[in-house]
Amino acid sequence: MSEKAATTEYRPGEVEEKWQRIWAERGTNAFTDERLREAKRPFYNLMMFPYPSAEGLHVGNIYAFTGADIYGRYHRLLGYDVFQPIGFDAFGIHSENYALKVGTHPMELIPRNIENFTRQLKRVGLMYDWNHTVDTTSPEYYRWTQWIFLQLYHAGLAEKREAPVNWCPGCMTVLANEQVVAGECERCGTPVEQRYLSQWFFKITAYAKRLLENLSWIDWSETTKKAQENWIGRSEGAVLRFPIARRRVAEDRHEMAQLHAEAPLIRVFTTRPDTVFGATFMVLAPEHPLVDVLTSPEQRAAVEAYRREAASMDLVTRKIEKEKTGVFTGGYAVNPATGQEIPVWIADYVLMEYGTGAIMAVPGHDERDYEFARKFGLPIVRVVAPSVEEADAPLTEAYVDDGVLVNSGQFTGLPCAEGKQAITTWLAERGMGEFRVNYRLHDWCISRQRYWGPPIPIIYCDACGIVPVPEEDLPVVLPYVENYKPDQSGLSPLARVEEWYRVACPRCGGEARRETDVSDTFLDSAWYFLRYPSAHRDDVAFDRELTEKWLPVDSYIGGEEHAVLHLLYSRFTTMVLHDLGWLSFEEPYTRFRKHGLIIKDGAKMSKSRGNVVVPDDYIAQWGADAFRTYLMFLGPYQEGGDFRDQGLQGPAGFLRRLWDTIVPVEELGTAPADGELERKLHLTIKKVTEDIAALRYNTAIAAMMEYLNAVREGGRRANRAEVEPLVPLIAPFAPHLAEELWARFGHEDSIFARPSDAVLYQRVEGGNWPTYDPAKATAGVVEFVVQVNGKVRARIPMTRGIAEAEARDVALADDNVRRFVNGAPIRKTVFVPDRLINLVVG
RNA sequence: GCGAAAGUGGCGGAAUCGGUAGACGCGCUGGACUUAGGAUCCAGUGGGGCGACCCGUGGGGGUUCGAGUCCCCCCUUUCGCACCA
Repeated sequence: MSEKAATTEYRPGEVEEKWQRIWAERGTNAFTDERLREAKRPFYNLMMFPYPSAEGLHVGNIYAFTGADIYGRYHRLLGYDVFQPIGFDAFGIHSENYALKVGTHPMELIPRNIENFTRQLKRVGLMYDWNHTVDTTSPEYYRWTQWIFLQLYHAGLAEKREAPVNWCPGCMTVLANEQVVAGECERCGTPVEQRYLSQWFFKITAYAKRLLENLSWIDWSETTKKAQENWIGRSEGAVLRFPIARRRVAEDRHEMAQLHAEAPLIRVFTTRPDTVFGATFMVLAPEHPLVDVLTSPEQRAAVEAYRREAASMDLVTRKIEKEKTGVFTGGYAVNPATGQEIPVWIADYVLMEYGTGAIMAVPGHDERDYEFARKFGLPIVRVVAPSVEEADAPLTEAYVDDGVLVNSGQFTGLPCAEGKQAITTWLAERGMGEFRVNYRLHDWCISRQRYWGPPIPIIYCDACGIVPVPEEDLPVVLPYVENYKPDQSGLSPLARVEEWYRVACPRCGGEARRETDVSDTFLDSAWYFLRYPSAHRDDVAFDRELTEKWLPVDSYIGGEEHAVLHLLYSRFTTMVLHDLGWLSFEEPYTRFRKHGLIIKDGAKMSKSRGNVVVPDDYIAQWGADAFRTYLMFLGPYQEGGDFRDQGLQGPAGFLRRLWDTIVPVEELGTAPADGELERKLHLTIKKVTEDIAALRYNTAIAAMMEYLNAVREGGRRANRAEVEPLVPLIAPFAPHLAEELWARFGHEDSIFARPSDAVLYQRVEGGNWPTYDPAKATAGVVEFVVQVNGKVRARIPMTRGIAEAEARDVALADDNVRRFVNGAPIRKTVFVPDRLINLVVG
């Protein structure tokens, strides 16, 4: 392997080029399928696969990948068989819009982008198994994405129904909520409308409870778990029934109940059933199906106008509208607790998609209802007070705090919490309600009226209705369509390709049409980690045996921006596949850690600011090793950091000094490490080991710098035994440099391979990672801090393990200590072994 | 509004079972080597003071022998969710 004459000068570009070539030639990081099957200590190191944009790899991608790569390489050095795949998440509106903008078909654009990404990723020196990549846009992949759709369909978890969407008349497309800014399309500024379209949904809400409960035991970043918890949004309360009133006066309450026995009911969800006595009106979402039943002839025109207005408004603006609006339907309902008739209104602050789409309004104890009641002059009644004595204290705002029930019949005097139980039980006995847990989570709409995605494998037959594409007919190949621009129709561009969508019904052979919507990109990424080990299989989505061996994923690292959608959808998909018998586990990722975000010079990176870091330039100038090490050094990995051009010099200089210290290896001293330096070496190994395991890369690097500074202090020459262990320690960060130094030490194999020859340090079983000796990491002499009344007055070296009495004598012998004690009696001594002694005097 | 996290030198950031605040790096200062160097090497670097020392972790209280760390109140910033009944 000795290339030309070994130079003594560190040239990162040459070293990196050399080792990247060797890794590729030897297949250092790649698995054959056979080796995947035989691996003894499997470790699946996953990172979120990128969307291959035309701009190329962003520094944020590199930051994310490097941090994950270090974790993988570290495990490799510990002797694990580390499977570290990568792929490309290339379907989706993002790609499609860009393709439209530049006028190149995505089927041409995407392969180019992938090629460019691959080149860049290799240049960074990431330890990928290029033998097991996936590309979500290849038919070999999305064939199985469609297969997964069919599994959900057959399980009754995929369903077609109408739902409102944001529609931009300018772009002629459906927009995600995030793409609507202040009621306008973020791209063209056209006011966005609401449309109703028939769409496919996955019933993720059926899994809400499990998705929430499993959060208690999976090992994930706390913030990510919290985000999912909030997103799922569990709330406990009751569903109550309010009968619709007929407009006539009842003789008494019993007759009233009788009268309404068969009348339709308005169901409401509430977390405050204890306040039902204070429900003085009701509000339905404008789209609520009972609005027609309730509306009186006099109010019909106003109601219709309001409903039209609400429908024309986009979904986002409607939700941020602060001023309350609404109209009276003219109809009444009966409060099941008081028996009183209360008016029913419609207002857009009640959302059809949450709860039952209707609420009981308790203006005394809900801020929104209070505001509404004030605006429209509706009655406000107090049913909760700090104490019974304050039952009739006037309300100048909604009283939302806890308290005791007042003006609530037989429940008056009960604390709120007890009132909830008692009132719900009471209403339940009368058939007017029940306890209910409600979730904020909505079903997952997977339909996209666009071109660039996997066609949903469904066929519509006039005779048979909805017919799933038989599995043996997969994939339903996305046809090459010259004009894939969306249009006014609200249909996918595929709906214009008649020769594609006209098919024979698989069931009856009659005329039928394909579903022309494609599926959401999040479906592509909901299962990709299952595909990697089985990437070469064309007969199954994932091989059962390989999946059992390698999954669930041991370590998953990715951005917090996917905390809810991607991570929740992939958990859901895994759970469903588990329930259908395809997988033995129900949670896909054993451990998930989010990484932080990189900013530049204290500000977010953006094209408009012109402060985007183009990684290629930096790598060309400093080398991938220095770039990687700097990225990991500039802040805590899980929090991110501030990229500053000048900062690169620190880690770059460190790597060069490491090289200069070791090369040429023939000139290294042969004395064993000893004394203070040996102690420091063992401490450094300990710290780096612990820090990498906890993703504290910045402090791991600092510890190595500190150690190298100690080795070189005052221009000192190093001994081999002092620096050889540093090579595996730096290897996860600067793998090329480490390989080169390792080779120059005379080792034949890659440093990441199983150990095959001797080293001058103790290492872990099966790998080249050094171990430390706790005994050697401890010094015989420690610097004691001596305080008088809590203030540091001296620092005195003392023998490790020194007893309190002895330490006190040593302390009192110190001039400065004596000066502050000043002959006063010692009232108390605080003694922290091997660290500190505090003399309290006076 | 709700939820989460965080406020430490000129800068990025270390140190939280309460126990030497400012590791490591950038920048800066001085020196060495150099024709030169924004290269490299060595040393120094929180503020104040000649000094012994004093003051310092967003602000104000508190607990303690001792608080960046724990408790209470307030301010600021970032991120996520946002009329969720």
